[in-house]
Amino acid sequence: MVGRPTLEQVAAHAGVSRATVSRVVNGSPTVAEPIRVAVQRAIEELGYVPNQAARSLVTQRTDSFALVLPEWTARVFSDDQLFPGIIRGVGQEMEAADKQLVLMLAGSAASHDRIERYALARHVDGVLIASMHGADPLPGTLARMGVPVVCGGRPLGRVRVPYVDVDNVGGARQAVRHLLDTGRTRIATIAGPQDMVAGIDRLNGYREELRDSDRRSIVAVGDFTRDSGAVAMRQLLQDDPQLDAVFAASDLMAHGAMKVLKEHGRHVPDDVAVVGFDDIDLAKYSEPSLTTVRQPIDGLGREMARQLLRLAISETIPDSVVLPTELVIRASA
Amino acid sequence: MVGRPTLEQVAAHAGVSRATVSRVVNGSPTVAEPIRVAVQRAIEELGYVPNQAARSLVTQRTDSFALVLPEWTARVFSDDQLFPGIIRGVGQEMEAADKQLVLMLAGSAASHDRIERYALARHVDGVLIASMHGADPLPGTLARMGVPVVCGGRPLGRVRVPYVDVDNVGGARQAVRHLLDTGRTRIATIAGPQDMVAGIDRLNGYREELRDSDRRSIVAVGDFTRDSGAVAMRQLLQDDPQLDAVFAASDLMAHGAMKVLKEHGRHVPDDVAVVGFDDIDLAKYSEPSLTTVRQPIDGLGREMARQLLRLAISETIPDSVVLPTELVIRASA
DNA sequence: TGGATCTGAGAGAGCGCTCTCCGAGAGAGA
DNA sequence: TCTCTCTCGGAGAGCGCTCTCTCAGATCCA
Repeated sequence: MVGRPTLEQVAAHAGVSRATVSRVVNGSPTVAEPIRVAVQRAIEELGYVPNQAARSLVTQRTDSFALVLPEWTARVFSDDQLFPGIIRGVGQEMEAADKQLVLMLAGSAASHDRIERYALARHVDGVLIASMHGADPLPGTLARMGVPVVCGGRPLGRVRVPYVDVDNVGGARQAVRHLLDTGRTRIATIAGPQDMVAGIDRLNGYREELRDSDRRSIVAVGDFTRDSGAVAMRQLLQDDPQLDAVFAASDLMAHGAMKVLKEHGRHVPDDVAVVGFDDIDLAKYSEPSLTTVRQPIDGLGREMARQLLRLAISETIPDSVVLPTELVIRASA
Repeated sequence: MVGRPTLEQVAAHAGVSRATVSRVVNGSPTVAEPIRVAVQRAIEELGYVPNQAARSLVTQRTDSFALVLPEWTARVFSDDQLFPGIIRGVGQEMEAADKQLVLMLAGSAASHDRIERYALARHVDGVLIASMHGADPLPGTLARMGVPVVCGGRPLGRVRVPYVDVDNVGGARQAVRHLLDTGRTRIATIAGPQDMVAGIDRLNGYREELRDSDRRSIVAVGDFTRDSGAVAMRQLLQDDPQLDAVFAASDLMAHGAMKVLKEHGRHVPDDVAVVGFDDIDLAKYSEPSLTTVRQPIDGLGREMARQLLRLAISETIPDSVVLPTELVIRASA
């Protein structure tokens, strides 16, 4: 269809002025009932839908928000359900507020620039940035240009951008504490990538809890993927064949680790206890089922969206919101 | 920042007219080099970014496309990697074409209407619809209104909307053929939901191949999830305790089924061979590793995007594109 | 009954951009 | 030197909408 009807045409059809149609469309209360009905009918008959571009040109709003996922190679599309969970949480909240969600995948080199231009072109009313690597300059840049920004995961570096995060340190401490409480003495960890805050904080939690009880830390670093968990586990077994527990910073790494432990003839949990982090579906289905730290991943997305929506209407929001994590005890530890 | 610079201001700053700045921004060749450079500098100095709303108001294009995922409860956010794969494929292609991807989650009741309005408001230049349930009216409606639409997965019903799909029938036939070739005689299937084309076609493939070799079909229906696979497997064991092979229409269902088989003391593959469909990461990591039908899920997304981009510039595209599937033989069959 | 008050609809000015003319000036041919 | 063509920048008209003004007519009180 070429000629979609305009306000003008609806007005002509209903025998009123453009302004009146606009009032009806935007639900202004100062329109007399009979006229409102007539306009409504004209809109229906012509199948009129307001042109968003024209509208946002004058209102300076677009009613849509971007969600930036700055990596997509390693994690976004593995089966750890992290990003899908965030997308779902954000999506729910946006839908409830009748806003649109624009997903932006920042994988390639040029994409930072692309995203910046996109936001500055007033394509969206605000930006959510999830799970950054290192001290990403993007949130700071956007915030400085006056674009409402909320981060998922505490941003590294000294940018002051509001963020929502889960309690990674606390979750890791709970996991290690559980291992200590159940009599484990040589507790290793498979840490996440050390350029991501989730990786850093979970390792910190592990270290803090061990230090508090005077144990030695045994560390290998992975990148949250199953394969990296397997590699790290092999290394740990070499470093300390006597280890009797492993805290993995992701369920996927725990899964990879358990496979390696099995290959090396170690029984889980009798010989080696394993605790993961995330509580993805797989945790229930792995053999043995996985004790893990549950993080409210949908909740993270929802909270990010809620904060951003408030920020976009110039409300004051807290610098940070930290959501609690919870240890789920199953068979592996 | 409140006052973002406009074309007008850049023009004033560079000492030229609005039209000239517009020419430079849009790369028109009829601008003399020195003027181009001067304008470029002014743009840089002022940090000018063209306002998208104003631009699309006149060009009638937005350079963004919507990807509609019409379900999000069961599949979108389980760990079957299907939707992430599509998102990634579409995203890559869109990024290469310098277009934006708008993700729309159609879960709630009102969302069909919302999506329709969104597309008709010319918010996007075209719409991709992935994995519909039943005979969804959405693609037909949009297409009728002149919105370029491409479906992922053959649409049910008699709408004539171009689509891209994988060869579900062929894949299922390959799987069953492999089971027959390896001497299995009582081959059951755990079918997918029968209101989705992937569920229907995979069951059809199974039936066709069995019929061609005069075997009886043994069917239970799941919904592609792990839990439903487990339930279906229990039912199949009750229906026919002698079965020696199972073709599951998704890897997740195969995973659930294998767990149940183990619980019932059946060894995979010695007692019962299992073949899945999808080839998700988990297939390599399950115990035993899963023989499955690989579908080019990224390729599906990419192809959908490619077709839509062509359609949006009024090129003629084929009614359908079907991508090949391939049997990957591992330990479970 | 006259004027003050209120209600509700129309007129019109943009929002920031693109794009079609148009015309000024330069270069070229006679 | 004069005109004809050609190049390149400017003027200006919208794109479809919102929103402030403004004013006509209804309502009300003295």
